Amino acid sequence: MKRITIRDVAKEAGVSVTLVSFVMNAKRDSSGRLDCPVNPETADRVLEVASRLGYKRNFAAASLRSGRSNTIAVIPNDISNKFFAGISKCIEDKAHKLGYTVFFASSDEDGEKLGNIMEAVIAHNVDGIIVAPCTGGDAAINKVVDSKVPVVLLDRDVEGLKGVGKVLLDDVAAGKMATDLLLDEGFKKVEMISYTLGISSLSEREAGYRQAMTARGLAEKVHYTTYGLADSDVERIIRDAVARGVDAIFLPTYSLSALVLATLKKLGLKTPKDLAVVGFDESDIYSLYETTVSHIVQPLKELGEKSVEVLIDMIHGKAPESIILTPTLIKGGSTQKA
Amino acid sequence: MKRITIRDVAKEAGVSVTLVSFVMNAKRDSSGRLDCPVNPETADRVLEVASRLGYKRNFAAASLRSGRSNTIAVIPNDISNKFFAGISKCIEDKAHKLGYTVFFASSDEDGEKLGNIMEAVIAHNVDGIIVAPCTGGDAAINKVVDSKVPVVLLDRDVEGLKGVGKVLLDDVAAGKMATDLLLDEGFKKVEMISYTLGISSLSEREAGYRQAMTARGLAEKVHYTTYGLADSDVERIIRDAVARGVDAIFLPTYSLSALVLATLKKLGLKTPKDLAVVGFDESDIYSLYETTVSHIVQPLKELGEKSVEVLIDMIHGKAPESIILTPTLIKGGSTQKA
DNA sequence: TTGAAAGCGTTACCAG
DNA sequence: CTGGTAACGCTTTCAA
Repeated sequence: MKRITIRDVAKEAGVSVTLVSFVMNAKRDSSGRLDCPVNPETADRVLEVASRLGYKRNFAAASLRSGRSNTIAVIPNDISNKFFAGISKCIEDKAHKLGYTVFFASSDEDGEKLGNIMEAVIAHNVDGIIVAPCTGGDAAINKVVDSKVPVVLLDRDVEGLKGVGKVLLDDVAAGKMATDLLLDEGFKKVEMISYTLGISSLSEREAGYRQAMTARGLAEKVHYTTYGLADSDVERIIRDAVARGVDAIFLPTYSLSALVLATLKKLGLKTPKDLAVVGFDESDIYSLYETTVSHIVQPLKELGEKSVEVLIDMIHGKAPESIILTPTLIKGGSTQKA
Repeated sequence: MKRITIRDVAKEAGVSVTLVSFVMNAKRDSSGRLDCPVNPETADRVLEVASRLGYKRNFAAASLRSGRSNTIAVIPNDISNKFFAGISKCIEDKAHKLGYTVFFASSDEDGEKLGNIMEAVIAHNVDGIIVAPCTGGDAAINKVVDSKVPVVLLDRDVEGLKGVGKVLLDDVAAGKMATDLLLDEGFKKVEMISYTLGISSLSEREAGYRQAMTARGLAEKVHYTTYGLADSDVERIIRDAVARGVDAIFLPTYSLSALVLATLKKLGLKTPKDLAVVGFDESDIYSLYETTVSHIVQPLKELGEKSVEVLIDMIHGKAPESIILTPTLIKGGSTQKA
């Protein structure tokens, strides 16, 4: 069961390997014609022989020779994360449509691991990388950018990084939107819980919250907890907040939202009566919770597709683009003033 | 910024390319010694030069020459699916630990697309494939198996497929467990909703349900709906079931569980009072729903890790193994008889 | 429109 | 232990 090579096809079709290579790489133009400097009849014969013999291109060989691979790498922090799971699919679909294969690998919010992965994917000759940066990963990203491999930052920005594409959410607007919803409903003591992760998306959502509060002359208060260790912190924060008569709380990530809802339930507290809540990202829990929960939705499909578009444009030599997309607010019962 | 090759390293270190290749491929044994037929001092020098020059192996070249790629492909139906998102991470971690890179691509429950993806990953010289088969994908899988690429079936079995590894859940036990819980609690009219997907996991969960029912001489009833179009069906089914005095219902997938819980909420029905429920897979919603929800949990970590182990053993020439893992039952309020 | 031939960077083989 | 050299299968000049 030897593998069929371009040479086998050439021999069988009675043409040179060059011709076969041309034909196999030719894209069909709009009229369905093969667009390559080959006699159409010859081309048809080659195509027929190739499919009869079951020829499959060997990407390793093509990649070695051409330096390209038609493969892009996507490096989220955590594939199992809800936001990235959704976006990955959009990225994959779009990339396939454009003739690219996608590689996934997660950094687990670990800068060093991100570095290793970056090296690995570059060794695999990927044509470009879509990455959600994590704290401590700047050096790794810089190295890649320096080595001229196109990079698109997704979801999280890195200050002062030149030459990279960016596809981000307008996180300040998201924070403002969420906070304004609460304030418009008449809640006054609005606080926020965030992670100490040091990533742009979180700090900008916080900035949005602060802007909205100060715009109405209200006092801001943000609680911080550590990613992965938030459980006990959050319970303490919620207890304390309710005791201090806090009206409402804004959660800038899905995991915090889920955690807070669970904590409220555990403590026997009701939203919005005891504490109004605005959550982040989409999830079944927002519609299934006792009262439905207001939340900010990111345009996953656009985020995914745009990041692929920007990256592939860069691969084709275009200048890196920066795209900021707008979030949507879904109103639920958790912000309804009695 | 030319790329450093093995040849550059060889020249700089004053040795042959062969030596460099040996050193770069040598694994460190337990005592940290490089295990290869090279003088340790020479090896150290090569290592030093390689890192000083910033040498990175070119995988395309290695793969072309050796036929191996140290890469495996994972093909779930849907990366964004909760079950697979979780399992993907485990697979990735384990594979990395064993020195393999992982490729993801989803089949979207579409046999034809599965075929295309299979071809694509094979063209990329992957050493093996972990796949969750979907209806209509048997032909594609068979072709791969015939071409001697190791394949492990994950989560779903395909009857009569020889020469593949398998890592599955004991789905019959899962169905039985769920049903027995309901019956033990005293529910009698227990029904089930399933998809018309024709995949083994669902039909076995159904078999488990039927066995548990017949074992106690009770009448079985299974409703079917179509994947992706279940919303209206489910509402009708639930309305009808409650009208007929059905006690309890078993949902064999997460998506059905979420849908039924949403429907109950929408119809103003309470679990377990109006209808007891056992769901499937893990999710925040089970703990956040008004009453917590009983559900079957799959051992994600083991499923992921075992599938990698079995696959890599096959890559190393071992015979395909079949592993069946046992689910766990988490009891919640949704099955508590008043 | 066609073909010959030169590599891409590695690993495998064989000889010393 | 070490080194030369031939592939691997493809793309890409360049020339016909």
